[in-house]
Amino acid sequence: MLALEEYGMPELPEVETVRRILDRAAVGKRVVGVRCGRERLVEALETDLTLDDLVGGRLDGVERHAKYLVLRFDRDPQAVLHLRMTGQVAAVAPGGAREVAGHPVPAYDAPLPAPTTHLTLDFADGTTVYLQDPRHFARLTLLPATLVEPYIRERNLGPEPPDPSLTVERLAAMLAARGRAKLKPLLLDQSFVAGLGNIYVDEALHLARLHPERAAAGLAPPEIARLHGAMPAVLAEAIPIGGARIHHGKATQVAGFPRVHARRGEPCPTCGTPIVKYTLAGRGTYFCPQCQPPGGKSQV
DNA sequence: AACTACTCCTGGAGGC
DNA sequence: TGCCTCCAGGAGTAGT
Repeated sequence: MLALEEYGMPELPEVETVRRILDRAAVGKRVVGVRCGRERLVEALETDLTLDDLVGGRLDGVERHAKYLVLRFDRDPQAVLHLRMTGQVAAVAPGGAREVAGHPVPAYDAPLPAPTTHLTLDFADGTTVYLQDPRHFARLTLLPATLVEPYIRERNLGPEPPDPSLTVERLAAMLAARGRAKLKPLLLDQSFVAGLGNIYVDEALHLARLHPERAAAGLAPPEIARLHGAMPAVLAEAIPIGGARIHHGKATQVAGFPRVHARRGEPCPTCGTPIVKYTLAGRGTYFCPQCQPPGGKSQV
Protein backbone atom coordinates (compact mmCIF):
# COMPACT_ATOMS: atom_id res chain seq x y z
CA MET A 1 0.00 0.00 0.00
CA LEU A 2 1.15 3.52 -0.72
CA ALA A 3 2.17 5.76 2.11
CA LEU A 4 -0.11 8.70 2.83
CA GLU A 5 2.17 11.32 1.34
CA GLU A 6 2.92 9.50 -1.90
CA TYR A 7 1.15 10.51 -5.06
CA GLY A 8 -0.05 8.47 -7.99
CA MET A 9 -2.11 10.11 -10.67
CA PRO A 10 -5.15 8.09 -11.65
CA GLU A 11 -4.11 7.40 -15.20
CA LEU A 12 -5.29 4.49 -17.27
CA PRO A 13 -3.93 1.58 -15.19
CA GLU A 14 -5.56 3.00 -12.07
CA VAL A 15 -8.87 3.62 -13.84
CA GLU A 16 -8.94 0.04 -15.06
CA THR A 17 -8.35 -1.08 -11.48
CA VAL A 18 -11.34 0.97 -10.33
CA ARG A 19 -13.44 -0.62 -13.06
CA ARG A 20 -12.56 -4.10 -11.86
CA ILE A 21 -13.32 -3.18 -8.26
CA LEU A 22 -16.77 -1.86 -9.13
CA ASP A 23 -17.39 -4.89 -11.30
CA ARG A 24 -16.64 -7.27 -8.46
CA ALA A 25 -18.27 -5.29 -5.67
CA ALA A 26 -21.40 -3.73 -7.13
CA VAL A 27 -22.50 -5.13 -10.48
CA GLY A 28 -25.83 -6.94 -10.24
CA LYS A 29 -26.86 -4.99 -7.15
CA ARG A 30 -29.46 -2.26 -6.69
CA VAL A 31 -28.78 1.19 -5.31
CA VAL A 32 -30.74 1.83 -2.13
CA GLY A 33 -29.21 5.12 -1.06
CA VAL A 34 -27.15 8.04 -2.38
CA ARG A 35 -25.40 10.75 -0.39
CA CYS A 36 -23.55 13.65 -1.95
CA GLY A 37 -21.65 16.30 -0.05
CA ARG A 38 -20.61 18.30 -3.07
CA GLU A 39 -23.21 19.12 -5.69
CA ARG A 40 -20.56 20.45 -8.07
CA LEU A 41 -19.14 16.95 -8.41
CA VAL A 42 -22.27 16.00 -10.32
CA GLU A 43 -23.43 17.31 -13.64
CA ALA A 44 -26.70 16.30 -15.30
CA LEU A 45 -26.97 16.38 -19.07
CA GLU A 46 -30.74 16.63 -18.76
CA THR A 47 -32.13 18.92 -16.14
CA ASP A 48 -34.69 16.45 -14.85
CA LEU A 49 -32.03 13.92 -13.87
CA THR A 50 -30.84 13.99 -10.28
CA LEU A 51 -28.60 11.83 -8.11
CA ASP A 52 -31.63 10.61 -6.17
CA ASP A 53 -32.90 9.03 -9.37
CA LEU A 54 -30.06 6.50 -9.10
CA VAL A 55 -31.90 4.94 -6.16
CA GLY A 56 -33.69 1.82 -7.35
CA GLY A 57 -31.40 1.28 -10.31
CA ARG A 58 -29.47 -1.95 -10.66
CA LEU A 59 -25.85 -1.65 -11.79
CA ASP A 60 -25.58 -3.92 -14.79
CA GLY A 61 -21.98 -3.26 -15.80
CA VAL A 62 -19.04 -0.89 -15.75
CA GLU A 63 -17.28 -0.02 -18.99
CA ARG A 64 -14.03 1.86 -19.39
CA HIS A 65 -13.39 4.16 -22.31
CA ALA A 66 -9.84 5.46 -21.83
CA LYS A 67 -10.05 7.23 -18.45
CA TYR A 68 -13.87 7.43 -18.46
CA LEU A 69 -15.95 4.87 -16.59
CA VAL A 70 -19.54 4.25 -17.71
CA LEU A 71 -21.82 2.89 -14.99
CA ARG A 72 -24.65 1.09 -16.77
CA PHE A 73 -27.91 0.83 -14.83
CA ASP A 74 -31.09 -1.03 -15.77
CA ARG A 75 -32.92 2.30 -15.76
CA ASP A 76 -32.00 5.92 -16.25
CA PRO A 77 -30.02 7.82 -15.28
CA GLN A 78 -26.78 6.25 -16.38
CA ALA A 79 -23.54 7.65 -14.97
CA VAL A 80 -20.11 8.51 -16.38
CA LEU A 81 -17.31 8.87 -13.84
CA HIS A 82 -13.96 10.59 -14.46
CA LEU A 83 -11.44 10.64 -11.61
CA ARG A 84 -9.28 13.39 -13.20
CA MET A 85 -6.15 13.73 -11.08
CA THR A 86 -7.18 13.12 -7.51
CA GLY A 87 -10.24 10.88 -7.49
CA GLN A 88 -10.32 7.70 -5.44
CA VAL A 89 -12.93 4.93 -5.28
CA ALA A 90 -13.42 2.54 -2.37
CA ALA A 91 -15.83 -0.39 -2.22
CA VAL A 92 -16.64 -1.79 1.21
CA ALA A 93 -18.37 -5.18 1.47
CA PRO A 94 -20.99 -5.87 4.18
CA GLY A 95 -18.36 -7.67 6.24
CA GLY A 96 -16.05 -4.66 6.08
CA ALA A 97 -13.57 -5.93 3.50
CA ARG A 98 -12.58 -3.11 1.20
CA GLU A 99 -10.94 -2.53 -2.15
CA VAL A 100 -9.54 0.90 -3.00
CA ALA A 101 -7.96 2.36 -6.13
CA GLY A 102 -7.08 5.76 -7.58
CA HIS A 103 -5.35 8.58 -5.78
CA PRO A 104 -3.63 7.39 -2.57
CA VAL A 105 -4.99 10.23 -0.43
CA PRO A 106 -6.77 9.56 1.85
CA ALA A 107 -4.87 6.45 2.93
CA TYR A 108 -6.48 3.28 1.67
CA ASP A 109 -7.22 2.13 5.21
CA ALA A 110 -8.56 5.47 6.46
CA PRO A 111 -12.00 5.48 8.11
CA LEU A 112 -14.85 5.94 5.63
CA PRO A 113 -16.55 8.16 4.87
CA ALA A 114 -13.48 10.41 4.94
CA PRO A 115 -13.61 14.23 5.12
CA THR A 116 -12.95 14.21 1.36
CA THR A 117 -15.68 11.68 0.59
CA HIS A 118 -18.04 13.52 -1.76
CA LEU A 119 -20.31 10.74 -2.94
CA THR A 120 -21.60 7.55 -1.34
CA LEU A 121 -23.64 4.82 -3.02
CA ASP A 122 -25.35 2.21 -0.83
CA PHE A 123 -26.29 -1.09 -2.45
CA ALA A 124 -29.02 -3.49 -1.41
CA ASP A 125 -26.70 -6.17 0.00
CA GLY A 126 -24.94 -3.70 2.29
CA THR A 127 -22.03 -2.93 -0.03
CA THR A 128 -21.06 0.75 -0.03
CA VAL A 129 -19.07 2.59 -2.68
CA TYR A 130 -17.29 5.81 -1.69
CA LEU A 131 -15.81 8.47 -3.96
CA GLN A 132 -13.04 10.62 -2.41
CA ASP A 133 -11.34 13.60 -4.01
CA PRO A 134 -9.24 16.03 -1.96
CA ARG A 135 -9.07 18.52 -4.81
CA HIS A 136 -12.59 18.26 -6.18
CA PHE A 137 -11.59 17.57 -9.79
CA ALA A 138 -13.49 14.31 -10.31
CA ARG A 139 -16.83 14.45 -12.15
CA LEU A 140 -19.92 12.26 -12.22
CA THR A 141 -22.13 12.89 -15.24
CA LEU A 142 -25.78 11.77 -15.21
CA LEU A 143 -27.38 11.09 -18.54
CA PRO A 144 -30.05 8.94 -20.19
CA ALA A 145 -28.98 5.70 -21.82
CA THR A 146 -29.67 7.18 -25.24
CA LEU A 147 -26.94 9.78 -24.67
CA VAL A 148 -24.17 7.50 -23.38
CA GLU A 149 -22.80 6.56 -26.78
CA PRO A 150 -23.01 10.13 -28.14
CA TYR A 151 -21.34 11.42 -24.98
CA ILE A 152 -18.39 9.06 -25.34
CA ARG A 153 -18.22 9.73 -29.06
CA GLU A 154 -18.10 13.48 -28.42
CA ARG A 155 -14.98 12.98 -26.30
CA ASN A 156 -13.24 12.14 -29.59
CA LEU A 157 -11.10 9.52 -27.91
CA GLY A 158 -8.29 8.17 -30.01
CA PRO A 159 -7.16 4.55 -29.95
CA GLU A 160 -5.75 3.21 -26.69
CA PRO A 161 -2.12 2.12 -27.04
CA PRO A 162 -2.84 -1.58 -26.38
CA ASP A 163 -5.50 -1.42 -29.15
CA PRO A 164 -4.53 -4.00 -31.83
CA SER A 165 -6.00 -1.70 -34.48
CA LEU A 166 -3.28 0.83 -33.65
CA THR A 167 -0.69 -0.70 -35.95
CA VAL A 168 2.68 0.85 -36.71
CA GLU A 169 1.35 1.81 -40.13
CA ARG A 170 -1.70 3.53 -38.65
CA LEU A 171 0.44 5.38 -36.10
CA ALA A 172 2.75 6.51 -38.90
CA ALA A 173 -0.21 7.90 -40.85
CA MET A 174 -1.60 9.63 -37.75
CA LEU A 175 1.78 11.25 -37.04
CA ALA A 176 2.21 12.36 -40.64
CA ALA A 177 -1.19 14.06 -40.53
CA ARG A 178 -0.14 16.16 -37.52
CA GLY A 179 2.69 17.94 -39.26
CA ARG A 180 4.77 20.07 -36.92
CA ALA A 181 2.85 19.25 -33.75
CA LYS A 182 5.24 18.42 -30.91
CA LEU A 183 5.21 14.87 -29.58
CA LYS A 184 4.57 15.64 -25.92
CA PRO A 185 1.40 17.73 -26.28
CA LEU A 186 0.28 15.44 -29.06
CA LEU A 187 0.50 12.31 -26.90
CA LEU A 188 -1.30 14.12 -24.08
CA ASP A 189 -4.15 14.87 -26.50
CA GLN A 190 -6.74 12.19 -25.79
CA SER A 191 -8.12 12.53 -29.30
CA PHE A 192 -4.79 11.41 -30.73
CA VAL A 193 -4.15 8.47 -28.44
CA ALA A 194 -6.28 7.89 -25.36
CA GLY A 195 -5.16 6.87 -21.91
CA LEU A 196 -1.70 8.37 -21.54
CA GLY A 197 -1.22 11.10 -18.93
CA ASN A 198 1.71 13.34 -18.15
CA ILE A 199 3.73 10.64 -16.40
CA TYR A 200 3.31 7.97 -19.06
CA VAL A 201 4.01 10.35 -21.94
CA ASP A 202 7.38 11.25 -20.42
CA GLU A 203 8.12 7.58 -19.84
CA ALA A 204 7.08 6.51 -23.33
CA LEU A 205 9.17 9.22 -24.98
CA HIS A 206 12.22 8.22 -22.97
CA LEU A 207 11.75 4.55 -23.73
CA ALA A 208 11.40 5.44 -27.42
CA ARG A 209 14.44 7.78 -27.19
CA LEU A 210 12.50 10.71 -28.63
CA HIS A 211 12.75 14.35 -27.57
CA PRO A 212 9.41 15.78 -26.34
CA GLU A 213 9.53 18.54 -28.97
CA ARG A 214 10.21 16.39 -32.00
CA ALA A 215 7.73 17.17 -34.79
CA ALA A 216 5.12 14.48 -35.34
CA ALA A 217 5.69 14.25 -39.07
CA GLY A 218 9.47 14.28 -38.73
CA LEU A 219 9.99 10.81 -37.27
CA ALA A 220 11.91 8.17 -39.17
CA PRO A 221 10.29 4.72 -39.49
CA PRO A 222 12.48 3.15 -36.76
CA GLU A 223 11.51 5.98 -34.42
CA ILE A 224 7.82 5.45 -35.12
CA ALA A 225 8.27 1.76 -34.39
CA ARG A 226 9.94 2.57 -31.07
CA LEU A 227 7.13 4.94 -30.09
CA HIS A 228 4.55 2.37 -31.11
CA GLY A 229 6.11 -0.18 -28.80
CA ALA A 230 6.84 2.20 -25.94
CA MET A 231 3.28 3.42 -25.30
CA PRO A 232 1.73 0.07 -24.35
CA ALA A 233 4.98 -0.98 -22.69
CA VAL A 234 4.98 1.79 -20.09
CA LEU A 235 1.30 1.23 -19.33
CA ALA A 236 1.83 -2.49 -18.95
CA GLU A 237 4.77 -2.14 -16.60
CA ALA A 238 2.90 0.33 -14.39
CA ILE A 239 -0.06 -1.95 -13.69
CA PRO A 240 1.63 -4.56 -11.47
CA ILE A 241 3.36 -1.90 -9.37
CA GLY A 242 0.30 0.28 -8.91
CA GLY A 243 1.45 3.27 -10.96
CA ALA A 244 4.06 5.89 -10.31
CA ARG A 245 4.93 7.17 -6.84
CA ILE A 246 5.81 10.83 -6.71
CA HIS A 247 6.39 12.78 -3.53
CA HIS A 248 7.43 16.43 -3.26
CA GLY A 249 8.35 16.46 -6.93
CA LYS A 250 10.62 13.40 -6.64
CA ALA A 251 9.82 9.88 -7.70
CA THR A 252 10.25 6.73 -5.67
CA GLN A 253 11.30 4.11 -8.18
CA VAL A 254 9.57 0.76 -8.03
CA ALA A 255 11.06 -1.90 -10.27
CA GLY A 256 12.87 0.87 -12.13
CA PHE A 257 9.69 2.87 -12.82
CA PRO A 258 9.48 5.75 -13.49
CA ARG A 259 12.70 6.16 -15.47
CA VAL A 260 12.60 9.93 -15.91
CA HIS A 261 9.36 11.48 -14.64
CA ALA A 262 9.83 13.46 -11.42
CA ARG A 263 13.53 12.52 -11.35
CA ARG A 264 15.12 15.88 -12.13
CA GLY A 265 18.89 15.78 -11.68
CA GLU A 266 18.96 12.05 -11.08
CA PRO A 267 20.86 9.80 -13.48
CA CYS A 268 19.19 8.46 -16.59
CA PRO A 269 18.85 4.69 -16.09
CA THR A 270 20.22 4.16 -19.59
CA CYS A 271 23.26 6.45 -19.75
CA GLY A 272 23.64 8.15 -16.38
CA THR A 273 23.15 11.69 -17.70
CA PRO A 274 21.21 13.87 -15.23
CA ILE A 275 17.51 14.09 -16.07
CA VAL A 276 16.33 17.55 -17.17
CA LYS A 277 13.01 19.10 -16.22
CA TYR A 278 11.32 21.99 -18.01
CA THR A 279 7.82 23.18 -18.79
CA LEU A 280 6.31 22.26 -22.14
CA ALA A 281 2.71 22.99 -23.05
CA GLY A 282 2.13 23.93 -19.42
CA ARG A 283 3.20 20.51 -18.16
CA GLY A 284 6.20 19.46 -16.12
CA THR A 285 8.32 17.56 -18.64
CA TYR A 286 11.26 15.28 -17.85
CA PHE A 287 13.72 13.84 -20.34
CA CYS A 288 17.29 12.69 -20.83
CA PRO A 289 19.21 15.15 -23.03
CA GLN A 290 21.60 12.39 -24.09
CA CYS A 291 19.13 9.63 -24.97
CA GLN A 292 16.51 12.02 -26.32
CA PRO A 293 18.38 14.50 -28.54
CA PRO A 294 16.38 17.47 -29.83
CA GLY A 295 17.46 17.17 -33.46
CA GLY A 296 15.69 15.26 -36.17
CA LYS A 297 18.33 12.55 -36.22
CA SER A 298 18.62 10.26 -33.27
CA GLN A 299 20.75 7.19 -32.76
CA VAL A 300 18.94 4.02 -33.75
C1' DA B 1 -5.01 22.94 -37.52
C1' DA B 2 -2.48 24.19 -33.80
C1' DC B 3 -1.50 27.01 -30.52
C1' DT B 4 -2.27 29.75 -25.77
C1' DA B 5 -4.86 31.05 -21.78
C1' DC B 6 -8.15 30.27 -18.45
C1' DT B 7 -11.06 27.35 -15.26
C1' DC B 8 -11.59 24.15 -11.57
C1' DC B 9 -9.21 23.00 -6.43
C1' DT B 10 -6.20 22.56 -2.37
C1' DG B 11 -1.99 20.59 -0.04
C1' DG B 12 2.49 21.41 -0.02
C1' DA B 13 6.73 24.07 -1.11
C1' DG B 14 9.30 28.00 -0.87
C1' DG B 15 10.09 32.89 0.42
C1' DC B 16 10.66 36.10 3.96
C1' DT C 1 8.14 30.15 13.88
C1' DG C 2 4.22 31.69 10.98
C1' DC C 3 2.31 33.94 7.54
C1' DC C 4 1.92 34.59 2.47
C1' DT C 5 2.09 33.36 -2.37
C1' DC C 6 2.47 30.15 -5.88
C1' DC C 7 1.94 25.96 -8.23
C1' DA C 8 0.52 21.28 -10.34
C1' DG C 9 -2.44 19.14 -13.51
C1' DG C 10 -6.90 16.29 -16.96
C1' DA C 11 -10.04 18.00 -19.51
C1' DG C 12 -13.14 21.44 -21.13
C1' DT C 13 -13.89 25.94 -23.25
C1' DA C 14 -12.71 30.15 -25.53
C1' DG C 15 -9.86 32.96 -28.19
C1' DT C 16 -6.12 33.72 -31.73
